[in-house]
Amino acid sequence: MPELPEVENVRLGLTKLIVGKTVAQVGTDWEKILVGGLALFQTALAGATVTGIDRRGKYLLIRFGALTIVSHLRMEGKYQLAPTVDTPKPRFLHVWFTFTDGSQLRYLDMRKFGRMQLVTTGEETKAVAGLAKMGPEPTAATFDLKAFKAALAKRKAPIKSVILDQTVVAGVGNIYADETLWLARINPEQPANTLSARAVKALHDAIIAELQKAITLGGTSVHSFVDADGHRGAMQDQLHVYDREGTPCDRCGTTIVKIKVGQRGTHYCPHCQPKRG
DNA sequence: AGATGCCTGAAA
DNA sequence: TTTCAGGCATCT
Repeated sequence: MPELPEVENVRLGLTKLIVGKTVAQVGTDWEKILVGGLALFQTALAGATVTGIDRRGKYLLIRFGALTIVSHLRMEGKYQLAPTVDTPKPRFLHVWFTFTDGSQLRYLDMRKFGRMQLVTTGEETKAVAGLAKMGPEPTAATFDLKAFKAALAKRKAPIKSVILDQTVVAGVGNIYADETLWLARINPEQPANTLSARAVKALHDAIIAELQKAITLGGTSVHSFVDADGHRGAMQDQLHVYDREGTPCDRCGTTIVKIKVGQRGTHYCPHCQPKRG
């Protein structure tokens, strides 16, 4: 699914498209996506107006005043706005919000992994465990180097697995994990608690810079990601290792290899990212 | 800490 | 036919 930069671009698109619209009807053909069931959403949201869209980590927070939909796209979730309810239905359409102006917000999800949970605004962390435990946003203002260093010191798991842990830092997924480790010249299998202070700082700085760059470029579209406006990102042209096994490293020419780390496909340069004692 | 389930489609 | 896929919750 989308990682933080992609979710942020979805947020920006949705903000332009649906803020100010009022819900008339909610529908679904796969009720499991709506935590608590369709009736809850229908009852609570009929007549509610979208007041804004926020984001925390990879979660979207769709605001309806005192109510919020906490939406996670997981691997394949997408939003799009149809001008009318009669606009031809796309494949994988599973949830729809019809607005009083006749337009319709549609949620598509090929794998049906995504979830939406209705919560009282301000009580998101009480209701959603993933939000309660969420680590800092990866910005210079919020992602503290000392705290990151302390978190890594406690973990002997491979560094890649640790930066994928959303309680350590919010928003890093498989693509940006591989990319930031390449940028910081760290082997993905190196135990987190064995990184030098210099390596931790390089990784910290790379996470901040890379996610910001990806947001600016509209995100990465390697599988099917498009934002709520249907736009692809441009970040996929800036990737150095992800999905590039068998091609030469941009820094040294060594062939990029792909391995498994913590059950996830992992790409790195054996020369630039050697295992260190 | 590490594996498994959730789902479906594309590619090997 | 099997494997793999941008993620997370929920088990061992």
